[in-house]
This record gives sequence, C-alpha cells and structure tokens, in this order.
Amino acid sequence: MEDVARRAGVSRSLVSLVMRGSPHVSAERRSRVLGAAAELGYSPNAMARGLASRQSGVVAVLINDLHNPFFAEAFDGLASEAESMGYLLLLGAGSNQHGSEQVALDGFLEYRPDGIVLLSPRLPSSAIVAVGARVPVVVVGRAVRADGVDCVMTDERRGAQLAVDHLAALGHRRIVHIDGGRGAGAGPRRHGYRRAMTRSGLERFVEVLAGDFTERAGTQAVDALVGRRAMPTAVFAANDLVAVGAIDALERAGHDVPESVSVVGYDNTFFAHLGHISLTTVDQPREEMGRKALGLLADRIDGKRGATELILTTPHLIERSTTAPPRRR
Amino acid sequence: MEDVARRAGVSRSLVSLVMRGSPHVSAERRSRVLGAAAELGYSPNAMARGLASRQSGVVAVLINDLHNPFFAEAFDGLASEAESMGYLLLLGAGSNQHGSEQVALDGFLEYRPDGIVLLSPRLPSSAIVAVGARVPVVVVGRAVRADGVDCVMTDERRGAQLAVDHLAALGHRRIVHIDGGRGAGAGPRRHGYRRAMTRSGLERFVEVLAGDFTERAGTQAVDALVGRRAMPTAVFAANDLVAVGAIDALERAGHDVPESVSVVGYDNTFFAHLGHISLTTVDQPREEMGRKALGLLADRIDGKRGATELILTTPHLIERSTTAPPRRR
DNA sequence: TACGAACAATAGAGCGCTCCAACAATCGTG
DNA sequence: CACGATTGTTGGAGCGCTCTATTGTTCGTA
Repeated sequence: MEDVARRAGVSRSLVSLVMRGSPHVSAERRSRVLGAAAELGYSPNAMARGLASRQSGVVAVLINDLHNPFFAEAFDGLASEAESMGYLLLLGAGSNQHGSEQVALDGFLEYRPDGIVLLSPRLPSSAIVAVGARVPVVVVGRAVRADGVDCVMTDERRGAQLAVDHLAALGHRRIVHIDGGRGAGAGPRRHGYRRAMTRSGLERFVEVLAGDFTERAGTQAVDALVGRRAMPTAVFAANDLVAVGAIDALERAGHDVPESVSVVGYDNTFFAHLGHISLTTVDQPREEMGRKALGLLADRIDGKRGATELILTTPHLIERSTTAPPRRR
Repeated sequence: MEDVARRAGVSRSLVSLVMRGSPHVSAERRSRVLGAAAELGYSPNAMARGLASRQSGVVAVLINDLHNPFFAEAFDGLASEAESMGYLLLLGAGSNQHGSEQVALDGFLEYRPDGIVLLSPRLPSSAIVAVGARVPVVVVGRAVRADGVDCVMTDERRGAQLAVDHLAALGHRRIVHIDGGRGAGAGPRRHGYRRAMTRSGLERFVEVLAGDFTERAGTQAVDALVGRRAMPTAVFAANDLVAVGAIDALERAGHDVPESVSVVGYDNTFFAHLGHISLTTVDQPREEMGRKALGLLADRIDGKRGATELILTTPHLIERSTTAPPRRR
C-alpha cells in the first residue's frame, strides 16, 4: 500500500480510501491510485483490513452433511445473496463424528466472522446460545430461542401433515414414519406425523421407526420392517435420502413401489424428480431459505434489528409416482 | 491476550507461546495461562495471528458446481485431510455465471490463503498460472502445467476407453458421446472416446453431441437425437448427471434403457447406485483425490517439494443395469 | 567450583491496514 | 469580503498478534 501511495504520489490514507471505494476522492487521484495499484499488482490484504476495521466481511457457514443435496441447494441461496452483499463465505462441513461440529465452530470463531449461518446443526442448543452471544447467528432448519439468534425454517408440522393427509386421502391407514433421529427438524416432523395421524383418526396405526437423515437409515429401517405379518402400506420418510434408501430396500424385498407400498419423501431435492425415481415428496424452498437466512444475518450485522426473528416458510406437497392407493386385499 | 497475561502473571509473549502449543513452556505456567484464558473466555484472533505470522492457516477451495455430488465427495476427502493437518477450508462456489469464478478467486486471494485448491475449474489456464505464481495451487480434474501448480486427476482417456470397450464388447457399434463442453476433463474424455472408438474399428460411428456437465444437457442432447432414422444403440455420457438426464429423455421418447439404448455415465456419484437408477458408470476415487490434493498442497506449502507433480488416479468401470447387448434387428 | 549448553521467559519491533483528528483548499452566504 | 461549512487529503496511533534477539536460570560436565 505504501508502494502504491508513493507511485501515485499520494498518502497511504488516500490509497486506503480508494480501495474501499470512498466517494470523497477526486476522480483524478482515484484513477492515478488505481493505475499504480494495477501496475504493481497490488491486492489488498483482507486480514490486515479485518484487524484494523474490526470486521472481516466473512460469513461462516457450517454445513452438517455435504452429501445431502438439500444443503447444496440452500447454499446456493446463501451464496448468491452473499455475493451481492459483498460477503465472503467460509464453509465448514462437520463430518458425522460426534463433536466435530463444535470443533469446526470454534475454529471459525477465531477468524472473527461477522456472522454465522448454521445449516441444520446438531449442536446442543446451549452451544448455539453461547455463540449467539458473541456474534450474530442464523440457524436454518431448526428453532432456537436466544438473543442474537434468528431462525429460518419450514413449517415442519405442516409439511408432515401434507404427507400424511395425502396418503390418508389415497386410502392408506398403516402409515409408518422413518424419522430423522437427532437431526435438525426431525423432531417437529415426527410430531407433525403423530398429530396428523391422530387428526385423521389413525392414531392406533402410529409407528415411528428410528432413523437418521441418510439413505442407509432408510434401508435399515425397511429391512427391519420386512417380513412382518402386517406390512405397512405406506412410508413417510424423514427426507428424500431416507425415502430413496427405503425404496431400494422395499423393492429388494419384493415390495413394489407404489403398487405394494407407497413412499413419501421430504425436501424435494434434485434427484426426487429424476424420471426413474419420481419421488412424491414435500417441497421446502431451499434456495429461498438460504437467501432469507443471509438477509436476516445482514440486517442484524448492520444493527438494523434487535428483536430475534423466526421465518417460517411454507412446504408444498409434490405428487409424483411413488404414491398410489393401497392394494385391495 | 494482554489481559490473559496479566491475570496469569506472565508476559504476552508467553501467552502467545502457550496458545501456539510451544513445547518450551513449563507445565506450571502453561496451566496458569490456560486457566486465565478460560476464565476470561479468551479466543485467539486468527486475523491478527495471520497478519503477524504471514500465514493464515487457510486453504481456499473453489468449487465449480456444488450441485454435482462429485464435488461434495471430493470435498470430503479435502476436509478430512485439512482437519488432521490443522487447516481451515474457505469454500467458494463459482455460480454458473461467466467470470464469477474469477471474481471468487480474486476475493480469496485477499485473504492470503496458504494454498488454493481448484476443483474442476473452468478458468482459463492463464488465470491459473497467474495464481500459481503467487500461492501454491492444486488443480483437481484438469491438467495445468505451470510452476507452483500441481494436479490431481483421473486418467480420463482410460476412463473413456473403459466405457467404450464395455459397450463395444456388448456388441454396440453406434455409440455416441454426449460431452462436457468446456468443463474440466471434458476434453480428455472426448479424446478418449474418439481414440477408443478408432481402436475398436468403430471410427465411422464416432459422433460427439455438444453438452455440459449437467442433467439438462443430457436431456437436450437426447431430445435432439430422438426421431432420427438411425438412433444410436448406446450413449456414453460425460458424467452421471448427463447420463441421468439422457435416460430421462430416452424413456420419455419411448426408448427403454437398456433394452433399446444402453447408457454409461462417469464419476460413480452416489445416486448412480440407487436401485431405481443403477447406472453403469466409470468410477473415479473422489475422496482419495481430495485427500491427495490437500497432501500435495501441504507439501508445497511446507516447501518440501519444488518440482510440480501430476497425480493420475485410475478409473474403474462399474457395471450396473443401464447397459445390455443391443437389440437384435 | 567454574563454564558453556540448553531451557524458560521477556521486551519490543512490526505485520498491512483503518480510523480519527487535523488540516488546506474551495465553496456559498449574508 | 469575512465567515463557517464542505470537500479532499494527510499523518499517526493502534488493531492483536508473532518473531527475533536478549536475558535470566538451571543443568551436566570437566
């Protein structure tokens, strides 16, 4: 910076102003500085800038499981918004190991990001509250009540209800739910399933199979199901990955989908619409959620808002080919 | 840090040594410092550290298309290796817009990462060479010859040959290739296809359809194909997404896969093995590629190696259910 | 007992930038 | 035409840390 200033015949401060795009610089000097910078191949040092200005221009994003396309799609929304707002995204993926999410989070904090987005975290709420006290946080896919923590999530209960109602309307009664275990949003979906079943008068058919947000969990849950005297006629899976795993296991065991068993997923991730899969599923507006998350964060960083906010997006049922009326006995 | 030092009754320098895990600190003082840090809720400031030490501990990763599961899987390898080496990963996803990859790259450079990993970049080689001159770079999925730039890629020609040979052995002759356009690795795959066709004596059947590494490209290419007097009996797609798009379009047009047309993909991404898709494809060791990329980078950062290196991984054919002998006329 | 080696701890300079207060130059206004 | 207001520019302090050189201590060895 010193060199650029000397070459342009101005002070270091003026170069700084130009680099930050200040309007209080004469056109002539601006172009002289820019010229000198280009000639010298100067690129500002973001670390020094961050240190001096006490803000980094970085938003850290913690992704729970990169393999789930849901995150890629939500990230798209984050990225497009971040780009237009001039934030750089620092991404960390917590591997499935226990506690690794916390480690990644602590690492992030050292870089003093201006804000943090947690995508479907499995972190204990206490950890999230603690972070929220230090830096603005937006949680996606899960509700956390704490100062400095905003949330963006789908109305999961409603989503579950859509799935169950659809199946019930087709005539299904034995509808089981393979849940998402301790994953973000799994709880509300489970509750929503229970409530919807009750509302449809199917309380005695309620059955929740322990799962996880992975394909493997879907397979395992179905494997445990197969061979029962009374198979369910429909499965409501915690997400699309689970659904796909479940379908695989069902067909392997000789149960056609949807002729013999109907399956509904959740998320409407990209592979749900592939011709060969054509999964009936509950759509979440993933990109929009990402965009809104960054919007909330930016507002809070700019101090535009004090009260915490919870944005609830609306789920929609996407009917495809994995659901049909139950087979006549 | 000053506060911690005062509280522990030591100098700032000593606190610094403790925070960096130096071995030349007495156990007693170390625990005193650690204790004081914990009481004060002190967390080191990575920006200041980076500024003073002239290294950031950050590796920037530029991903071309987050939607392609290939990248998520390669990123896994990167992340696990980065974690064990103590690097933090800064991730940027170039959206499909032209030039946005360059913008993201320039943004990264301001944070003075210790190294950069480019996953299947579409950047012009000249841009990569320029970056390589400033900071260690590893390119995955594409060969770039330049100082300071190492590469990790699959032997694409061999991969293409595996696909073509498999189809030829089944008896196919009209084998078309939907290519990956200007995407990384698309060129070598295209060449490999041509060469393999020639070697199998199928030179006159060579036909390359312009594509891209997306599902949509596969659909469009097939749509343009359908309705010809002489349909090909097999399609070699540039990657799994293209393959899946192609299959969709084929079935929609009434051509069963594999009975009427065989399809081979490339990458063996997670959805290729899903029961309903069961795509025959060419496997690339994605995680391993990620790990090796970070290994190369770390070696270069540590100055362990001067010469540039190109790691070529070996592709394997995974036979599943989208290929079969051509239908008898 | 004396001496250099190894270790433990410290002071102080400086990393590349932003920010604040201060300043000169130009402007409009009564 | 003198005055404060505005605009453009500058020097210098300081962000929170690391690093080098230096000093004080303890140890093993002759």
